[in-house]
Amino acid sequence: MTEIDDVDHQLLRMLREDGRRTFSEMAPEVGLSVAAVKRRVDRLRQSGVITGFTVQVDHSKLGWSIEAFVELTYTGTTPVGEIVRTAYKTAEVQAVFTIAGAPDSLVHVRVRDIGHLQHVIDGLRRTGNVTGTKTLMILGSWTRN
Amino acid sequence: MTEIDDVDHQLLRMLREDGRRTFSEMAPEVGLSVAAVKRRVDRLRQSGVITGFTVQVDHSKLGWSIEAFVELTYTGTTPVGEIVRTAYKTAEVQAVFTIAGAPDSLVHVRVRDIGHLQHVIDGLRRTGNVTGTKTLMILGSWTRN
DNA sequence: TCTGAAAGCACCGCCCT
DNA sequence: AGGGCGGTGCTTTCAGA
Repeated sequence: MTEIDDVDHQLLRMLREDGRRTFSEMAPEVGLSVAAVKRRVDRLRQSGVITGFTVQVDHSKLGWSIEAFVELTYTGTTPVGEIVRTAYKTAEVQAVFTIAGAPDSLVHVRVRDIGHLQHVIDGLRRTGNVTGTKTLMILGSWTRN
Repeated sequence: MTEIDDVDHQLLRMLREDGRRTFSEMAPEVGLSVAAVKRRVDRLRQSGVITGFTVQVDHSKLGWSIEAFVELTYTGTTPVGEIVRTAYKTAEVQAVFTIAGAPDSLVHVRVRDIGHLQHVIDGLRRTGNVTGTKTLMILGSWTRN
């Protein structure tokens, strides 16, 4: 576990709000020089606390307006790696969570319409040794910054 | 729904991999000038396809090593806004999904240890008119870039 | 570890095609 | 819509405290 001080937390919070915020903009806010801020952010990347930067996309604006979680249960012999591998080959799968207990995994999917969802679920059913699925249709979502 | 061409998709893919990639770095890859790339990204922000940029953090490196989904069910009279509001006031809540059917919502939480998880779940139980919870402990996860 | 300065680059607005 | 230029600001490195 990496030790982080208050200034680092401030920097992380600012970068969570806007990952393209400049060092020269953040420097006066944390009361350090631009070079010091850069050194800290570089260090956070080096130590693996910051794993990267990314863009946030509104997929509904691109026509992918339906989201769902699919709970999957497998036969007892199915290895975890297999579960993830079969799921992420599917382009519509956004994330895969392996779970302790029942269900065995939770798959976040994003699709264009209901027919498309049906197709993706059918695909998930066919892969691995799926013994059951339950689909949770997402009506709305909120994510912390 | 916004119309997007292949170059825009390329730009989005590159920015998903690294949200701080520069226009001058992307321009030769898509075969356009720097100015043209900037105009396209500006247009994607303007049209709402790009909602922002953010940093990706490895929370386990900071000691928040346990993740779980909590399925919540409410009394029939609980409005959706109430569900989300009570959940996101809790700092440990990363995301809230409102669901069609049962359960009524799915809450993604991140905590330091099991005792902490217990505390957060107790808090969720107390808020609103929760009639039941089910906790899915996350063993591993994979997210598409 | 921080600051400050200098050199290199990217960004951004403007004009032109 | 894309290309190119010039001014401005940011980034990056290095010396010094």
